[in-house]
Amino acid sequence: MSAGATRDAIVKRADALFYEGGFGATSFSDIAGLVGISRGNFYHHFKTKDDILDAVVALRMERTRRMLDAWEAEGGDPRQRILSFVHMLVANRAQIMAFGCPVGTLCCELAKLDHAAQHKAADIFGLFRDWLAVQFRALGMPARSEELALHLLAWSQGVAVLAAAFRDEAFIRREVATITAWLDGLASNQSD
Amino acid sequence: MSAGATRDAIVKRADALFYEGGFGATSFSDIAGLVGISRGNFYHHFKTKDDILDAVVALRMERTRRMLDAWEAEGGDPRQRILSFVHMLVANRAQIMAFGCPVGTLCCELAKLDHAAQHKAADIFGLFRDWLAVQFRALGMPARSEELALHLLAWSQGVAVLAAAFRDEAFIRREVATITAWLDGLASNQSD
DNA sequence: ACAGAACTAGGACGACTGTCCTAGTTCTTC
DNA sequence: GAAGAACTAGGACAGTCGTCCTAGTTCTGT
Repeated sequence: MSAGATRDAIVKRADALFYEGGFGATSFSDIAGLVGISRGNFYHHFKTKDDILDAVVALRMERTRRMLDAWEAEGGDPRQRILSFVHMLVANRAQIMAFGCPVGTLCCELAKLDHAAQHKAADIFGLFRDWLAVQFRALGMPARSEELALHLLAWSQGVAVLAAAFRDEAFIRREVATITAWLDGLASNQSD
Repeated sequence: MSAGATRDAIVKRADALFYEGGFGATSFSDIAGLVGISRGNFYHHFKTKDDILDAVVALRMERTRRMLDAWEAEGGDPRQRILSFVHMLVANRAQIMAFGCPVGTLCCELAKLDHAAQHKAADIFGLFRDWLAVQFRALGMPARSEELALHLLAWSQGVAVLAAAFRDEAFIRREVATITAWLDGLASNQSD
């Protein structure tokens, strides 16, 4: 029954704690307390704290992949799919205002720690970038699809950072509206 | 002679370490080693680690203020002043790709730590926002000046996050060019 | 020259960290 | 039901953390 159940619980709780408190500030005790297991029990499932981080990054990677697949399967047009991505800012606004973007803040923390997992964390961004590039290509702009994808990714990251700094929900909604307008103006006016 | 010289050295080194390694990951020993003083000596200058953080934030605030004043004193037009702000991304590209934006990453870390100094750190963003708003007003768009200021601030933050995640210098330069074009299109076409 | 403030070095302190060990329990498989 | 794997609790471990104390040095003003 417990085929990795405890392990999954550890990763799940660690995922939340790494997001809400940061990787460095989260201790084994914190995770153990939340999961409800002994602290010394970790070693059977993960040899080091970095192994937990790897598992958390893999979990987020997988979750992201499933989310993108779901958006793809919903069967709207590319514009609608891109808006699904942008709408994350509104849907997760409470968490974003409290803790920032899970991917962006983890990447920045790992960059400062010069941590080996930083590249894997950035790969989650890569997943979004590639998926967005596909959508832009489907929108009829193959030449600049990757640039546009990175641009939109950066835009949403900036919104997340400032939303966290100022705890400003109205700002999020305003920027999402601006992004939507920018997107609609893209097809007709390809100067921006 | 030493009228706060040691204290200033502590703050100066702590500022760099907080930026390059993060607040939580920087210890008294790290700072002491860099300054070249005894670890126990801190208590005479700062009662707690949070006091050092306060001093660092105050230092960054003051440094930002001086920078904005200098841009103001250079005597260009508002467009030129805004470009001075944007050009920071290029001028500091090496550090940004390695550690992100000093203000953005600190705000995000303090948000996760639920730290009392988070508001003070966000005030540095406030300084940029208000200064940028003044420039946009001088550009002839008083109604949306604050929104435009926040928008540009978020834009540059997004560039910093993704530049750090992907270590992509070309991306920085490309986005800076896009921002410049956006800025030049603002006065004539006020739809964006 | 001298009193008092300012400053410093070194280390003690309790708490907590990540890691690892050991002994015991539960489960799976035959 | 027995053998072996999978799992768990509890604590030992060396190290580091932020904080704080004490004793000694250096500086300042008179």
